[in-house]
Amino acid sequence: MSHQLRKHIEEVVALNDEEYAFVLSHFSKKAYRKHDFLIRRGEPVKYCYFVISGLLKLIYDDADGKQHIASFAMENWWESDFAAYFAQSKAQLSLQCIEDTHVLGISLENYNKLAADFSKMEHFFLKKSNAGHIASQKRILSFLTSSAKERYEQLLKEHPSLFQRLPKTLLASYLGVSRETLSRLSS
Amino acid sequence: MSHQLRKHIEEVVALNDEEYAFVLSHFSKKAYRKHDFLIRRGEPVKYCYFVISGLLKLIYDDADGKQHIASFAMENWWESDFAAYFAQSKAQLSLQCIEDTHVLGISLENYNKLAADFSKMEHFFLKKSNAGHIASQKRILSFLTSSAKERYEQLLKEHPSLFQRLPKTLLASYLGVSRETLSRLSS
DNA sequence: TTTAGTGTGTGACAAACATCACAGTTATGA
DNA sequence: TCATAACTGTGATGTTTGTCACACACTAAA
Repeated sequence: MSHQLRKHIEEVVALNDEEYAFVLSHFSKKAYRKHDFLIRRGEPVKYCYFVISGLLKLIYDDADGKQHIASFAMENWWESDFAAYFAQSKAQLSLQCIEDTHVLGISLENYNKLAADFSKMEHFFLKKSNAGHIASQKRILSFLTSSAKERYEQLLKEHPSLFQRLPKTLLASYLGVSRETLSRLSS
Repeated sequence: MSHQLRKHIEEVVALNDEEYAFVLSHFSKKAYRKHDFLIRRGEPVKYCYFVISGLLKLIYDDADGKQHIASFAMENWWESDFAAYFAQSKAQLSLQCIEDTHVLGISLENYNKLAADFSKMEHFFLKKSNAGHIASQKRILSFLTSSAKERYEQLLKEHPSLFQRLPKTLLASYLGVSRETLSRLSS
């Protein structure tokens, strides 16, 4: 259950029972149902979330009312509207459940405390942040260098499970093409 | 001169003279001329660079021989092929001078040492990494939500200096459109 | 069962963008 | 200074993708 966070952290730094209990005390556990919002555009962003189970979408609603998928978050992913979280400003993005979801949330105050009081965790956060940065750059490169069709095939190859778990509309929105175009790509 | 790094770090954490000298001892100073490569595709990535002066482009060469700009790096920016740097693998990207450039380079070994031995710097690196991650996500959103014209206007608004400093071919490549399309957008 | 909502494929057309070709200009180095 | 390369704009044309429209499941709730 919450072993999961421990296991996840221990991929980077080892923890004993006491240390893990200390870490865990900075998080609060929450459960949400399909369609619930964890973060809503325009509201303050209180938490950064570690996903224990379920599936989330991080979305941006544009001026025309269209919805764009900034990213998905599944088991063992960290997600938030990071810009608003770190700046303690209002959310520009929304975070919503695609499936029933369990998460551990950490407030910015606790994030900063934990990093300051326990250098192993500061180290862990740095590793995670660097990895996230690298993943984002990879996605940017895919927009620069690949056609919609190539991005589709790459996603199919790297995350085939998403194609069963998600409606095509959301995949299209993640890839940056219309639903109709995606449908034509798969044939 | 190398005050610049100190000033840059002190935007996040305060340093005394001794601490700064310690930090600086982990870097090596280098000068490059226009067209020189700091990182070449296929070769190991020894350093992460802090740009003191000049201008760099981080580029990806695709299979068709076309060049795509992953990012630019100007004064006070940190740049590398981070994926290859942290994994100590071969570069997939190249880093090349657009203008004569002075940098401070830090090896991964020194980066890790510095972070481990001096928690102020681990804190600094975490802040920088988070900021970089946020900037990347913003760029991803611009690809998802904006047309070429809108991306062009946004870049013009946020970094007008680049339009004097750079040939349009490179700007087009950064925005993900052809040179010709960019030219037609500006009219 | 009916009804409304959601998800999916496909045709017809329009808009955005890439590509190829060419010309004119400005840098740059021998 | 001259020769060459790099940079920029613009027309003609074709490809890719978006938009609108419609049809047909499939699901969930009354």
